[in-house]
Amino acid sequence: MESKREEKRGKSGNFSEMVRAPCCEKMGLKKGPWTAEEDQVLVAYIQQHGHENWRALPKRAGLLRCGKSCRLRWTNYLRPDIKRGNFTKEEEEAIIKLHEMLGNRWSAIAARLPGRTDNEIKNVWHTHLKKRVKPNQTVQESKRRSRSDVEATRSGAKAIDFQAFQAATRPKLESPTPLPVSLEQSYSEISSSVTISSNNKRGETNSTGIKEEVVVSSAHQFSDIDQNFWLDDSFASFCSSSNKDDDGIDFWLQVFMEAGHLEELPEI
DNA sequence: AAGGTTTTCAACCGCACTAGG
DNA sequence: CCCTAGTGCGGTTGAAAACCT
Repeated sequence: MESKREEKRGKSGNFSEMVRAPCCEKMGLKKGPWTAEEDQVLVAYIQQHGHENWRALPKRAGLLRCGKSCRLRWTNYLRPDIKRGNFTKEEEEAIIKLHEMLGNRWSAIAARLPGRTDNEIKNVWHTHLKKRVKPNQTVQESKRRSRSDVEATRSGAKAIDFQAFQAATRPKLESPTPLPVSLEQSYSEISSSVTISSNNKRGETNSTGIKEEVVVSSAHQFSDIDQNFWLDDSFASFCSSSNKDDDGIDFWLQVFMEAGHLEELPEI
């Protein structure tokens, strides 16, 4: 059956007008649901050779799929670390809270829910959780930075007002902060504490779920952070670093605030 | 049981970014 | 600096399943 999508594509099917033809448009490449055989081939190939080059993978593996399709199938379904089955109440609560903080940044939310994919989370949000959210939260959501804003920040196009940030943080910095550690160590400890706490979800996790664990665990780690982190340009570097800012700074600001290092969220 | 409607979720599309030539 | 390929992400679609009348 010729879908509306095909129809739509047909209308704009003048490839010279397009940046690049959709990868699956190429002759002979299969689309649609994956068969068990295809799954097997893909899994076997990746287990043996890895997936350094998605573009080349299907040809090498002998699959009549485009690389993009293979990547999607692997990341959303075949990856061994994917947790199948229904979302727990804790996971749902965590998604709601993370969505409150991060907006529609599904990959960032997924990064904090081990074993869950962005696609899965997105689906759960649209099918179940969206309905639960209070109306005023949708307003908040619309105010949240769009992806392009985040990307712009990441690429340096939109500068962060760190003076404002530091002004907001200073009152909290008067208290003595012992045990200076290197900044880089601090970063990694924060990150790993998040990962570990998320991975080690205990049975008694309460309704606030993962986020709370993250905050508690991060707050614990913060006591070891060099005080200069809060005062000099280190935090600025932290936020604007393309590697460290993949998930956006909103999350960290929230974490810092809840850890008691910020009175309120600064205007950034 | 049959049909219509709604929900779910895997998969696709296209945009945006980065890296490398 | 520009161009292209490769990749990641969020939005959207539509077939299948579930539910309702």
